[in-house]
Amino acid sequence: MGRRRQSVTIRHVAADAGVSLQTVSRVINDEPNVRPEMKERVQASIDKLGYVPSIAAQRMSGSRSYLILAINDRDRTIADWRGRQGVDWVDQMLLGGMLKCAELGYRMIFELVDTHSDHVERELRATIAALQPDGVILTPPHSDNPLIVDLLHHQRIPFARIGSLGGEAGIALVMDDEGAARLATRHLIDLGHRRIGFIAGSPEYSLSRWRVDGWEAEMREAGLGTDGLLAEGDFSFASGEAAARQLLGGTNPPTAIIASNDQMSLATLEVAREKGIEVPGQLSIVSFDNTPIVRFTQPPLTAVDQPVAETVSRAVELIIKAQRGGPRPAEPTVVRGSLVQRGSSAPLQ
Amino acid sequence: MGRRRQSVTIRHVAADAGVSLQTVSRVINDEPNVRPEMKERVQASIDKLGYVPSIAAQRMSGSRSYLILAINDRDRTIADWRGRQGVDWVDQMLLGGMLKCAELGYRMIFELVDTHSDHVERELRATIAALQPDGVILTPPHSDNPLIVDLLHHQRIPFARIGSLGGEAGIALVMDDEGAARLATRHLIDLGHRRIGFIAGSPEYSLSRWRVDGWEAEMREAGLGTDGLLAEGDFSFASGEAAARQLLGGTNPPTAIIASNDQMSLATLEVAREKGIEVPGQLSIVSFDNTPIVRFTQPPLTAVDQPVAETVSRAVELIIKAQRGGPRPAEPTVVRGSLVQRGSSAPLQ
DNA sequence: ATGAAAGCGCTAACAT
DNA sequence: ATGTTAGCGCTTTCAT
Repeated sequence: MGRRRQSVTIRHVAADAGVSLQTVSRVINDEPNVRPEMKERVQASIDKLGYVPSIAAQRMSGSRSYLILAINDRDRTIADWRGRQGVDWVDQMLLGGMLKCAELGYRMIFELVDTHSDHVERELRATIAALQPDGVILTPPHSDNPLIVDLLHHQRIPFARIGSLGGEAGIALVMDDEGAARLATRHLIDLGHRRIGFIAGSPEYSLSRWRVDGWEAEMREAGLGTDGLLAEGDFSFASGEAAARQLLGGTNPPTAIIASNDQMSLATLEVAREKGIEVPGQLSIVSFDNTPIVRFTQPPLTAVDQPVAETVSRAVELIIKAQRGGPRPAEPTVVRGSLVQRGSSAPLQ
Repeated sequence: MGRRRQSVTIRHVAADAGVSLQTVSRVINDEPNVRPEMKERVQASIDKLGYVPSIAAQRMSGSRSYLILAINDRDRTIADWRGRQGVDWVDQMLLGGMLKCAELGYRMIFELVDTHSDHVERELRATIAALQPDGVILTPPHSDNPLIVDLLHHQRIPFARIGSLGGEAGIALVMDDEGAARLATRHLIDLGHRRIGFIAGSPEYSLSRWRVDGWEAEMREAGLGTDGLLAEGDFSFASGEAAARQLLGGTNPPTAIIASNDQMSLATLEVAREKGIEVPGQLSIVSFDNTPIVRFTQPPLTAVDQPVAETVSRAVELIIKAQRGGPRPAEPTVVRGSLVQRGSSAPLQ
């Protein structure tokens, strides 16, 4: 394949408008010290010639790349894609991130990085060196990976940590997992439930703990006990199955169960069916995530919706603000989720 | 934010290894004319210093960018994301594309482009100018958009046209829609059905026609008529509803219906429920796409699986081959889908 | 307010 | 087989 050069460069525009390269550059970047009439003339040439600056060249000369890098855990993401269970986390990320980026003149690039590998650092360093992004968005469990956080911090690249509260580095954003868990718990209490079980997610994710905290707090405040009502899963269907069996197998089983994601809720539903326990007649189920499938189960699942798109959108805004010299927000940004009521939760009979 | 320069450049490596820049460049790009011992020495320095070439700089000097751009229709994609119906086309694209790219040392960038806009050309031209991708992957309906195809052709950028057969430009790949439709039709004929209805997709997509063709051909070969058995939809739930009502409202309704995507199959299922028609007892339904939700409907839907991941993966391979000077395949690449049998299709009673 | 010159990190073309 | 030179398109200095 032959050399493929930029067809219209800043040079063509400068010549066409009869000004220097600098002036064109100033117009492109909306910098001061250009007379309005000059600016107009240059803009006219740009439009006429259909000129678009080359990101590569801009980056080369040390300016912005207008690229925001979003990274997800490789194994987990690929497993979700292969599993085809309708997990649309990536889609919602892209929805929120790409649209906001486009709005602000940026571009979002989505990448997979292996959290567990010994060479996370090298892998990420290579991606950054290659792409030179202006900012990075971290999702769980990357958000809490000290190797990644330190690397970004030292390279002085603005970055967002979604689902993380900790530390002095990076911009923290959370989806109010504790509040959402309280919401779900309160919903069940309001329906008359007293023994409300909880299936926790993988301890590798901070948000797993927060969800448990919310449930415990709401139960405590309602004067309800939680002994024997907590089971630990890891977000997988299999782990949800085991947890549900544990909770429903006791002598005094819960009348409602909150599971920390949809897969584990599905598993709970399945275990209930197996045991001949009617949902929601004898057991209410509330799920987390609200992925597409929860509308198609029998009954459809009441679920806490995770505002992934909005959170990523906010992350983009904050990163770009930070990159432009704005101050790092002192407090984590909290984006609240909502409870979507469907057929799987009902009054205690 | 301060100037962020590459920390380790080719210059550092050259100095460390005591060779010229060129030699390092040759090693990076695996070019000939480097003695093995030299190569080893340079590689050692690269590893030691953790050097990674800057894509921006590589691109600037006219070489590859190692970027493959995949574009989807903006409106449709955003509608799918917002609708949260579990359409995982994008996920499957990323699965196939990103993994293959990574395997070959490339990176896939996913973008949205508005097919219907008057300025598709400008929009795409801008993206290409900014990113300088080594290749582009087009999906329907972009694959048949002459503005886009001509632009890419003239810019001499290798590109794949997924879901398109036409023209002398670009690398065509299809998922054998006709064959898949025949498969579905044959399946129903084998179950004893004689009156098999078909709900077509939007005529804007070539594949809609091919699916109809496959159904018609298989029906004809079995000596079965198709009069009054074809209804046109546009892939939306609403259009599927209308089409199903049309097909099931006649005096001699079909005993089986093939719908051109999952949304329209869902609609058909709904219309059947409304009318008190049992599925699969009185009506068999076969769907297209096999997105996650079809496993959760009652009954689960028999569906033709679209091998999106594999097709995109092949597209990446072919583009990279073309970019390296390989010949353009004369024939369209055909990736075959398969029929996944579930509860919505049963023998005619 | 505008322009000229220097250089970003890399590779193609041309030496040797 | 290796090195030298001249850019790629743009943005920074630093003039004017």
